[in-house]
Amino acid sequence: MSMDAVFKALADPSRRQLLDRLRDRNGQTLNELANGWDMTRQAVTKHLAILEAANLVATEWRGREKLHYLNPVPIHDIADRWIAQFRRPHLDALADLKRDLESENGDET
Amino acid sequence: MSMDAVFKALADPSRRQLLDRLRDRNGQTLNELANGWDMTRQAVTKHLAILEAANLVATEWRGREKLHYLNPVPIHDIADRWIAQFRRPHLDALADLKRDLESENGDET
DNA sequence: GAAACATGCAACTGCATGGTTGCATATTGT
DNA sequence: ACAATATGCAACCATGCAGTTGCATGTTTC
Repeated sequence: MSMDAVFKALADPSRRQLLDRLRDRNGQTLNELANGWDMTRQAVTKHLAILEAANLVATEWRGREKLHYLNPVPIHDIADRWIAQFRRPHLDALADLKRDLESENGDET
Repeated sequence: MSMDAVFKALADPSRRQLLDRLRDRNGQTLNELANGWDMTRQAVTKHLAILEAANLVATEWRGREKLHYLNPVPIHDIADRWIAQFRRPHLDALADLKRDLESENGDET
């Protein structure tokens, strides 16, 4: 499961907003999700396809309607595998290194 | 501080790898960071500029060398403010809704 | 069966962006 | 002072991608 696809999918604000909408109410149809935008239904379809390819959204057909469900797993995967790594180098480290540099340079030149 | 800039910055695999390198060893120069790629130094400069604009990297000049420091704060911001929201609709919710649908449709059509 | 409804598919457009090349600038070292 | 080193800046190119328009397909309803 490509983590790159998830990052790229999350890079677009419209797509993040789509996920927000699904978080508010899960299982919405295309038409429901396409309402209240300044973009066409087809554009929303494309965004949803990208979210689906990234496994962030699952779909289910009910008759002629396509229902969309939020899948938070990839987001948690990112949080767990990727973000956790950046917890190690503590904020202090940045301050420390900057302080080291300043004393190395000498402020009073 | 635009969260969109952070998402967009993280969307590129090269930039994520740059952050990884800085996580391994903080305070590297441009030349150090530009080594071992199949892209030019100038390309790396551009990536670093984007990371810096997103506040993911802080820079410090030491003479003619530019040192780069990882700033994990925006990543934690994303984790805290954005990802936490997607913890509410539990994984069960997806399964539940799918089950509801199936019983609604009737499997035997 | 025909009209209305929900969605899909394909071609095209414009703009953002990743990457390159070439040259300029500033700092270090001899 | 001069050569080498480290980086910046600008122009340019190619590709990706968000968005549109137009039409096709499948499903419900009367």
